[in-house]
Amino acid sequence: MSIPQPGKQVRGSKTGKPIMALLDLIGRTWALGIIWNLQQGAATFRELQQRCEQISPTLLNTRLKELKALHIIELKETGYQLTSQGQSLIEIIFPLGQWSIQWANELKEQSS
Amino acid sequence: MSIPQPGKQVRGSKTGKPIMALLDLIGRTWALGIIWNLQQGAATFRELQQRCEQISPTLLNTRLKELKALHIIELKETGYQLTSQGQSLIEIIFPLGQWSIQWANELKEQSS
DNA sequence: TATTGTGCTACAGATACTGTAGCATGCTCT
DNA sequence: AGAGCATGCTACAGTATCTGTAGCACAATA
Repeated sequence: MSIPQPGKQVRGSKTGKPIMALLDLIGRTWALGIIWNLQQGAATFRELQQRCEQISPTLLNTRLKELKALHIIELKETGYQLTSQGQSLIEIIFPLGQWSIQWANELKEQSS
Repeated sequence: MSIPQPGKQVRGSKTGKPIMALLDLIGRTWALGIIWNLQQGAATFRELQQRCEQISPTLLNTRLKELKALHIIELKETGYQLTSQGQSLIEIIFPLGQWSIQWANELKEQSS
C-alpha cells in the first residue's frame, strides 16, 4: 500500500485534498492506535509492540515507515516519538478519549 | 469482522476500554470517510456512494450497519444522517481538515 | 406496462494483516 | 574471546478484509 501523500491520489479519493490523504492514513489499521500509544512518551520498537498488545511486527514496521515518511513520528535515541506535527495532531485527537466514554454510557442506556 | 462495542474485546485490545473500541471503529477502511462525507447533510445510499468516490457497495453497507448499530448514524426518510452523537463526534474530528492543510504545507517545505 | 430510482446482496479476485520464527547488529559481563 | 541478551527489523504462509461487476426485489412514476 503506498504512502498517502497530500497532493497525490490516495485510497478513497483522486482529488489530492490533504484531508483525504490524512483520512486514508489514519484509517489504516493501527495507525491511530500507534499514535495514541505514543502519547505516553517515546518507546522502542519492542515497547510499542507491547503497548499495542496484538500488532504484528510486520505491520508495526510498515505503519512506522509511513508515519516517519509523513513526519508525524521520528526515531530518536530513546525510541520512536511524536514530532511537533505529531504532537499537534494528537491534541486534536485527544478529546476522543472523553467522547468515547460518554458514547459508551449512552450506548448502555439505549440498549437497556 | 464484529462490531467494536465498548466494554467488549475489540481488534487491538482486550481491555474493553471505550477509546479502544472507538479506535477500532474509526480505524476501519472508510469509516471516517463516510462520517466526514455526511457532514454535508443527509444522503441516500447511492448519493453516499458517489461522495465516497471509490467505495464498493458491499463495504459501504457493512460500515453503515456498524455505524447504525453504534448510534453514530441513522436512516431517516431523507437518507442516512448523523445522530446527535455522530454530530458531536464530527465536531471533534472537524479540526483535522485545518490541520491537514498545514501538514501538507509543511511537508512541501520539508521536502524542498 | 415499461422505466427509473431506491436499498442492498452475491461472489470471485485482489489486497492487507497476523503470527511465528529468526536474522543481523550492538551491547555487557564473565 | 565467548556467551548471553536486547535491539530494530524481515520472511513467509495462512487468514481476514476490501474491490468491482452484476444484478435482485421493491416502490414510485410515466
